[in-house]
Amino acid sequence: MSLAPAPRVTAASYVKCTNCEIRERAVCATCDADELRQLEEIKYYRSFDAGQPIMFEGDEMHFVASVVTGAATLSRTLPDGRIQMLGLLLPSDFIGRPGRDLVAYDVTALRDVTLCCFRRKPFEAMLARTPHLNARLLDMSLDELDVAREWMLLLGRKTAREKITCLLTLVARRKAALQRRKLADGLTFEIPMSREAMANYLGLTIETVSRQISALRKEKILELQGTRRITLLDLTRLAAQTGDGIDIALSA
Amino acid sequence: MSLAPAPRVTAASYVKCTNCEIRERAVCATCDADELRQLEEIKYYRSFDAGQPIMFEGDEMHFVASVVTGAATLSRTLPDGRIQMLGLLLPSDFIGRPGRDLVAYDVTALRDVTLCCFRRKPFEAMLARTPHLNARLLDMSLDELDVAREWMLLLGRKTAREKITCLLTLVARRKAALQRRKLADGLTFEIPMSREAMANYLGLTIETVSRQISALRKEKILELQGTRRITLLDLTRLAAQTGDGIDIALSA
DNA sequence: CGTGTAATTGAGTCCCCTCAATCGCCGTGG
DNA sequence: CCACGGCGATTGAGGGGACTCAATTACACG
Repeated sequence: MSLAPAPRVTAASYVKCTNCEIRERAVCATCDADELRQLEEIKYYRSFDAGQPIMFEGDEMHFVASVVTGAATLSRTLPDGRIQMLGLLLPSDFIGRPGRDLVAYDVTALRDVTLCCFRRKPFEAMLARTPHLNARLLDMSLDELDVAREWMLLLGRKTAREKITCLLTLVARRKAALQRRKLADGLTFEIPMSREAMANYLGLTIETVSRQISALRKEKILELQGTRRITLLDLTRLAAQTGDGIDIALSA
Repeated sequence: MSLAPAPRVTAASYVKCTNCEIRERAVCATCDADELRQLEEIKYYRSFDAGQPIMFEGDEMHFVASVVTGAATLSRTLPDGRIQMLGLLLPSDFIGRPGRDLVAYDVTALRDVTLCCFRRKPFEAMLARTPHLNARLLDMSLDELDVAREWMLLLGRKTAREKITCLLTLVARRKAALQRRKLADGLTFEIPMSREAMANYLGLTIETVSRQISALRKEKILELQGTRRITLLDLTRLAAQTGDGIDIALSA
């Protein structure tokens, strides 16, 4: 005898803002009850399967959105096919730019993803008359700017080894933060992206990513279970190779 | 008989906001008369000679500022000395992040520069009660974010040749925009930075920058007068090598 | 259990970096 | 006036790290 499958939230099912799991951190975080009511009127949910495109560069932008669950990527492609990932969009992150008609980057579902979409024009109108929303969006944008600049340093000046170890410590830190526990040896986690996505994120090729990971394994710094599941065996030696200085890499 | 030297605006001399040359584009662009009056009360001017540091990463941030004249750079340095430039700050650009106590990046005067500084705490207070200021800062931040992401693509995926030609077309475009004329062959301009600064901006070494410029000269794509002054002889062939597709490189 | 996609591994090449010497431009002082 | 020194830029030689191309291998999924 088996239990009935847990009900799954789909694109159709509607969640009240007050019950929303990203309520605390999304663009609506500082909105009051009345402002939430206004948002309720212009919002709708959409889901995308892993790997599916969400927006293409150059498309008309009909909505802006918050990521509710899952993960998406921001990227740009050169005419000859080279791809650079420009951002990783996780729950509570904001997609789209108010005041702009065309989409500036490709947005792709990295895993199954659910978006809380706001029709763009009404959202812009509300933004113009709602300081709370404006202030929150400013704060989020400045955070994104810091993240982008951090990544510029990595892309411009770090070696393949440094890039990989940076990414791994980043994911490990996020995992630890999510579980509210300290970063410690023996940490195991699932990497939320394929080797190709890692390569596009780090400005490397798939082969180089793979070789670096194999090398780290031979050096007993990490272990693989399958292809996505990673156990970090020696966090200290890992952090020592990020190029940032070990103290910085382990904190923050 | 010689003319008297033109009076030079120094750090001490005070300019009223209504007469300010960056009035139209700076953070104060959308402020009304009363708001300008409030800004007047918390602002002061500072000047820095070319090459001088303005802020160091980790310093306490006592003021935020707008660049009035000249140019500055935003950069970060790794423990072993590698430098990556993260932004170019030109007149009307904003420096500093409201709501943060510590400076996140090194800021350095690229040329002689004059800043319009606002004491941070009063500025933050004003930001909190002034939607105009908030909206303007949001818009500027989103622009910066786009610039940063464009640069991520360059740093992560472009070759040395592509990087150099991108920078040259960028400077040429800005020069043309400033002079309100179209981008055309025979364009001559002064590069606003040393080879070292170019290298740090592009994620290359000085030697590679120099070699690429020499190669472009041998290919009759450009000419040098001295070391800073450049004449672009064949804009089409230059733009063809940016990796962006020639149409994009020549427009925008 | 088979099949297709993702990941790994190998061989070879090339682009950019490193190290080092030289050049050119200026301001200074003899 | 020119020699000198300092700094930025150029050029050269050589090496290495990441890429390309290609062949397996491992894994996920039906």
